[in-house]
Amino acid sequence: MSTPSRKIFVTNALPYANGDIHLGHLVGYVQADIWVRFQRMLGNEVHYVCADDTHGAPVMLRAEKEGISPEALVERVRGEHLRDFTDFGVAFDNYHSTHSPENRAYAEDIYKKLRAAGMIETRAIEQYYDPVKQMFLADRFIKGECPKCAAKDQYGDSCEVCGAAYAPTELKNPYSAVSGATPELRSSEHYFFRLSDPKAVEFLREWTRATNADGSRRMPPEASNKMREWLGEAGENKLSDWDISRDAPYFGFEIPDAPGKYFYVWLDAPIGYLASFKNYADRVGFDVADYIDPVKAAAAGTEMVHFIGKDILYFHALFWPAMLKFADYRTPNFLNVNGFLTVDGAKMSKSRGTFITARSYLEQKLNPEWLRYYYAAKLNSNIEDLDLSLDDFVAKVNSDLVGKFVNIASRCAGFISKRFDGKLAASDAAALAPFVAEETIATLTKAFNDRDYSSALREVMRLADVANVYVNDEKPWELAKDPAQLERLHRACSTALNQFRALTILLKPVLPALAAQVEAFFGVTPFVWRDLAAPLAVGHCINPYAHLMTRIERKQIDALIEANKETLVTEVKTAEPAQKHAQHQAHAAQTEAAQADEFEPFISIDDFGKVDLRIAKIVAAEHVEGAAKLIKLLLDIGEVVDGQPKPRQVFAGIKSAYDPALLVGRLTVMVANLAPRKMKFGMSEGMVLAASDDKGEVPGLFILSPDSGAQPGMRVK
RNA sequence: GGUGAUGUAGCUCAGAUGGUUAGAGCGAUGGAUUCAUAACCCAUAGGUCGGCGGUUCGACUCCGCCCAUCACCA
Repeated sequence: MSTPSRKIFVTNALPYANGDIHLGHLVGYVQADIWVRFQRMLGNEVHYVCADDTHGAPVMLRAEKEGISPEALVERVRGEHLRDFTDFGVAFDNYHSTHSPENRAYAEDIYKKLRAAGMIETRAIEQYYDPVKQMFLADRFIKGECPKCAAKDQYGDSCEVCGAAYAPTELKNPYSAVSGATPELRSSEHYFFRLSDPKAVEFLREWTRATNADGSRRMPPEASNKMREWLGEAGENKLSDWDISRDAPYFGFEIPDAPGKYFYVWLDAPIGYLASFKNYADRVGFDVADYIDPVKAAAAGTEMVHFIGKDILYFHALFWPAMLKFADYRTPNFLNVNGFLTVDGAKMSKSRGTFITARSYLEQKLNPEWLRYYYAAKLNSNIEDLDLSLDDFVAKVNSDLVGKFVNIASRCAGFISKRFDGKLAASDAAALAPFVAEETIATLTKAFNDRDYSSALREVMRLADVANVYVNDEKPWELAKDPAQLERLHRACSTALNQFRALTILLKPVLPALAAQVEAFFGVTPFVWRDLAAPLAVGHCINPYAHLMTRIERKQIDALIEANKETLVTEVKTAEPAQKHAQHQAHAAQTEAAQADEFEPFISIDDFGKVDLRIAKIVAAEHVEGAAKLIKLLLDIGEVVDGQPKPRQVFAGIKSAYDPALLVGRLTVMVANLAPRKMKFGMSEGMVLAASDDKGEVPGLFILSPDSGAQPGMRVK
């Protein structure tokens, strides 16, 4: 190979040590693993590491709940995560932990260098404090009524009902989600990374736009667009300083010279890449400076590549490079960003059983390489969500892998074994040509290198079709009947097996276990990319063929879904607040599950009394132009202004279930003292009560009706 | 509300810088075959390329507006 070999340090986003690996996580890990395996087959030197992200309040609280130390918890979870990755063929060189001496050393070093560079500043901030639990509360641990729409039990950062964003101090009737106590405001000294410093802003503006020395991009175009949005135009300063400290009690690293102050989990999480790498290098025996010192790395020509999910782009494209830059470390060469996973076009859902854990997939005896292939067949370098369409999954794997690919060996190997003592003849050069054509190999090499796996696999499957047509044209089963055609039979089957061998080499980054079986079948050393250039030697002896892969049956998938269905969420919602980490979609899935499955906590009769429910008569109902879900209602609740009846105007989201014409004249129940809310189409002065199944299993929407005799304006209680 | 992405055959997706009859795989239908853990091969049917308008000799491809879905932000 003429090009000098690359030296690449590759990382995957660190999964958080609180929760199982699921099929959504695996998209990014499979994507990175395929890339790493491909680079190695090319002869490049790759160091591929990951770790568990262990710090923060959620881990601390979960450990407390389980009655074990946080250290014990994170060590156990780390083992589970590593086992899941390993079983899916994701082969890290090292799987470390952010709760490690190496990570502490790097975190302190980076912090001290940032401080020396004038990038750290302290200031007091007011924050809610839980007097029972004796801890400061993160936004997600404070709940209360939304200041905008008065919805109950909303988190401290935003309202899930009206979408409003606010500070936790703006919540009405706040309470601690940890203890239930009413929090009190207390002042505390916090440490900030001065991201708003013009130096940092200037650096990031340049860094996110520029390319590497070789002209390659640092991130996908969609990501740099997003950066431009976050950074604003030159002169604008849209970045604010980043709060990197948390008060005790906190599971993490204490900040040097600042007793009782800890590094925020997100400060030391990406540093965990370096820590895992260092831990590995020390074990193997090489110097990490060639990869992480800016001068030495440039001299050695090493690369650093991160694979992350789109939910954590902000941290990796802004905080992380800025931290590294101002602490005098090398910055990343490339951020690969993957989208979320949807299942049958919808968000993963615990109640629907599509929140599928890696472990349950394996327990159902599903082949991990089926999933690796399916993901690869749909992955490209864009930040697009990937849909796991279950029917498509079954069809694609069965058709491509079993019907086309494995079938080639299956239909030819027997002839070679039985008729020719397992020895191969010379191949038909013309038939093998498409598989070894320089142009084809160059195209496929580029596609894999650019992480455009979907187009690579399309090409591989096209070649598999070519091989099947070749066998069909040669008709070995007919040749076998004619002793005069023995030589031709030998050549045809040898050719097809060499075609199959080429396909296996091309698929090996995606299907390493299957490739290993094929290597054993051929009795050869592990395939590398340059093996594509030459077929197996004449006289090479193959082993008896054993079937390489079975088909998926739809009922196996159904069993998997069934196994992942949760009819009741046993964990208390607040015990595991969503934390945006490498836990793709954990948040959405959790709130979805919680909404669907949980009853609200008890309230007092006084609380209930605050809700003014009234019998209302629908005096008018009409569609709202431009609104997909709304019907505009005029509701008579007996109110009179200046001697005239004054009905309330209410926008109700019931268009999908009711025809306005049929609503007029009906009696129903409305909340009369809901704060009026301005909507795009006008003021809404109340709310009509309707029932629906939050889980979405039972369709429909049902407004309430009183028994006959009730009059508009009557109080409901 | 703002920003961005997406919307192409029943399904999952391709379609550089605009150019003759819009592609693949799966599925469907018909045929052929039996070497292959019903796999493979051949053929056929299926799309006004989300909608409306514009630029152009010509647009799936460029521009504007609208609709839907998704994400991020305030």
